[in-house]
Amino acid sequence: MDKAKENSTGTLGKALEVLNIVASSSAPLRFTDVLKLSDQPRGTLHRQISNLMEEGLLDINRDHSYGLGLRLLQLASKAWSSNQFRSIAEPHLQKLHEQTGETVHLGVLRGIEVIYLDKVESRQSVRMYSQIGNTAPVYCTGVGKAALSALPDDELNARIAQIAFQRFTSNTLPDAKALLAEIKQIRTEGNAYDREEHEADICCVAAPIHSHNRHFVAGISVTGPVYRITPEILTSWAGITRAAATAIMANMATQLSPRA
Amino acid sequence: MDKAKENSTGTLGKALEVLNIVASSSAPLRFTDVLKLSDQPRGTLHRQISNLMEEGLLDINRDHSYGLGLRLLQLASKAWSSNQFRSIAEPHLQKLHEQTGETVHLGVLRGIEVIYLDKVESRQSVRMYSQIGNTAPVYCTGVGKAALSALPDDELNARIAQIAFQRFTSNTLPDAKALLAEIKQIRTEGNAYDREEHEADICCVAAPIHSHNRHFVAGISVTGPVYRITPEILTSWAGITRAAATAIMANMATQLSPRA
DNA sequence: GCTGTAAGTTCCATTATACGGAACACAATT
DNA sequence: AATTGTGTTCCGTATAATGGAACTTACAGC
Repeated sequence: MDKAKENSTGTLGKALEVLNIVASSSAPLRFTDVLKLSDQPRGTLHRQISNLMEEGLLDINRDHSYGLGLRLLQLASKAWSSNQFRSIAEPHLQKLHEQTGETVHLGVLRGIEVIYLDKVESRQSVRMYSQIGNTAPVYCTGVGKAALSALPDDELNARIAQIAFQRFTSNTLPDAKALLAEIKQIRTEGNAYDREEHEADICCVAAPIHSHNRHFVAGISVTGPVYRITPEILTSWAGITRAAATAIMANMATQLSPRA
Repeated sequence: MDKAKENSTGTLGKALEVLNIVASSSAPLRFTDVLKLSDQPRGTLHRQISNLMEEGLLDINRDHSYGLGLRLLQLASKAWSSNQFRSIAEPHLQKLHEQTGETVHLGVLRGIEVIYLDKVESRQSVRMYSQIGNTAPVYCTGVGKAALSALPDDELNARIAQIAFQRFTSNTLPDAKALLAEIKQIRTEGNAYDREEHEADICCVAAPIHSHNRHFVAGISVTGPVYRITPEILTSWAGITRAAATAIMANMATQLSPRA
């Protein structure tokens, strides 16, 4: 009764399942590889893949391995540029970056993952696609923990129950108990921290953002390398990070509420 | 018999149709707006939208308008970073940028549109998502015309027949005849140009890229403002742009051909 | 070369799934 | 309170997805 939840939205869900299989794999997959990873009969899978290719969501390489299609880029480009929340937050990210000189991230919570929606950094030498659209586990990122802290308790517990904790560094929170304790602290302090919990040498301060009813939760963070950002500096940014988050929420209220 | 082509891949196609409607519209659409734009009954559309939302491909805003979902960013992020062609081309784009000091674009042809896959520019102040994943008409961009020129004649004619020519500037090619004439020239010269045909004050040199069998065609371009790039400078870059394209094709042959 | 095995593709009767009309809620507007 | 417009649910029907099996390639070993 626990794991019987077949969360596939009919045909569409099946199709996305295939996309996910291709997306998740690091090594290129050929037809039979996908077949083994999916639990579908050959004929069925073949048709699904055909459809996905015809729609441009999947591409086939010369070596018969599959890759995600360019149509996704096209759609994502529009998804990003027309995203209301992102455009509201943008100037505040910019300001926060000017105040700190470090990289600023905007991420939203989806399930038990954080999707990075935007990023501002001084030297934009790193490719943006390598960050924007990227996902990271909730429990070991500042943005993730900040977002979690804004959830109502029942939602919070439901989400945490789904997490499979995994150690990335020696500082990674090991289990639900540790995470819950930290959430509690975040709620009283107003800020979340990531102290080398996901990547070594990287730390950040974050603050939660949420909609009226808390169905939508997100977070904003200032990130940098530990050699440059001492714990004191990090905590000194707590206030302005919270302020930025608050400002964003204020703008959301005025710009989204009554009508378009 | 011409327009009777129902190009909807079953259920998936219908779902993407809805996504497209939302993506194409500049103004936010509410349920009824989408209903009017699609030719589906209310109940059906409602279920489709529900499914799309459940899968994270569509989001609903507070004002009941729809927007593309964040799941698309997640998928596109992976599509981009794992794209073989892009990663092969990347160092060559970089080099071409260093040689010219101007913005370098990589775009692939999909149908009668160009999808921009990558971009290198000195000051990356402009947001990358605003370009990467963006689409532009084939007939008024350097990359587009270059890519077209690499197609076999029958394919070329088929594609051109689908184009609805539209004037963006006074230099925009007005019709198929003008386009075909220029394709001919591109084939002999080896380079395509965009001389303020899409946007005023913007010009570029481009060169075609294609796979062995020309099923896959793309283009590379160097772009800049006319006040800085004189026609002489532009033509002086023709050679190195072609060279970059050639180098990319050579790498494709060695890195993609025999096996993974 | 030929044979055998695996990979990839097509076909078609069955059945599950998407369809869509109509009835039902819920706002706003008068 | 009545009315119009907008969004949601239901359920018998018809369509479209299913998946087993047969059919091609491609590629190995002999």
